Amino acid sequence: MDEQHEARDVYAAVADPTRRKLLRLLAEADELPLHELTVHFEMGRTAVSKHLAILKAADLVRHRKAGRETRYRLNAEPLREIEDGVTFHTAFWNQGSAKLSQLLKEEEE
Amino acid sequence: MDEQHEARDVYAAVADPTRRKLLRLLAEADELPLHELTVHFEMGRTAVSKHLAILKAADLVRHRKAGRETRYRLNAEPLREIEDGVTFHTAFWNQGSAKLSQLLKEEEE
DNA sequence: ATAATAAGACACCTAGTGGTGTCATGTCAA
DNA sequence: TTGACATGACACCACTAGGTGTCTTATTAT
Repeated sequence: MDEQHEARDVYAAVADPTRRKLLRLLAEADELPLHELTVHFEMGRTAVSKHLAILKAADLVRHRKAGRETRYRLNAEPLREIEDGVTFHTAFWNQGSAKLSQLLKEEEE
Repeated sequence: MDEQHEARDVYAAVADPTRRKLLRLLAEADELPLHELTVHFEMGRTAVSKHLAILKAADLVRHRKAGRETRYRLNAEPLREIEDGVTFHTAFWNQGSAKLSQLLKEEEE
C-alpha cells in the first residue's frame, strides 16, 4: 500500500473509493491537514496517511508542512491521462464503430 | 481476482494495465475469442480469462458462445462513470477554483 | 471415430493491499 | 516547562489479486 518513492499508476491510485473521496474533499477545500481529513473516514489516521502517500506517489496530491500539521492539496493534472484514455472508448461508444478507424488514425499521428 | 457474480467497481476494473489493454484490443476488433486475445499477452490463457471475468463483472465486456469458442465484445458505457468523475476534477483544474463552487451547485441539482 | 482445439472449473502459490497499534519527534498552548 | 496535539515511521496481520498448472467437457476437422 506504500510506494512513496517511485511513480505510481494513476489508474491504480484512483481505484480505491477512499482515495477518490480524499480527492473530492481536497477539491472542495483546497488545502487540508491530515487530521481534518481523517474525521471523514471510519479508519485510523495511519491508514488515511498511507492513502495520501499513494496519491502523492501518483502526483495527485501535494503537501507542505505548516507548523505541526501537514497540509494536503489536490493536483488534478495527472487525471488527464485517465480522461484521455477513457474518452477514447466513450467516444467510440457514442459515435459507433464507423468512427473508430478515424480515431485510431488520429492517434497514430 | 475473481468476483464474477456481484457487480464490480469500474475504477478497480480498469486499474490493471492488462485489462486496459484488453479493452483496447476489443475496441479495435469489435469481437474476439479468448485464444486470440491471449496471444497478445505474456501470460497463460487462464489468467486472461480471469481478467475478462473481472471486466464482465463490471459490465465492461459482454460475451457469447460461438461454437467451441467464446467471443468477447466491448461495452464502454460503464466508463462514463469514470469520465464524469474525472472531468469534474480536471474541469476544476482547468478553470481554477473560482468555478468550483458553481460546479458543486450544479451537481446538487 | 479419433485427435486436436477452446474454454470452463479448480486448487494452489506469492506478493501486494488495506488495515491495525505503538513509539518517537516536533510544535503549540497554558 | 509541561502537557496535549499532529505526524512520521515502523512492525505486524488478514485478505485479496494476479499468476500458475491440471483436469474435464464441448466442439470441430480429418
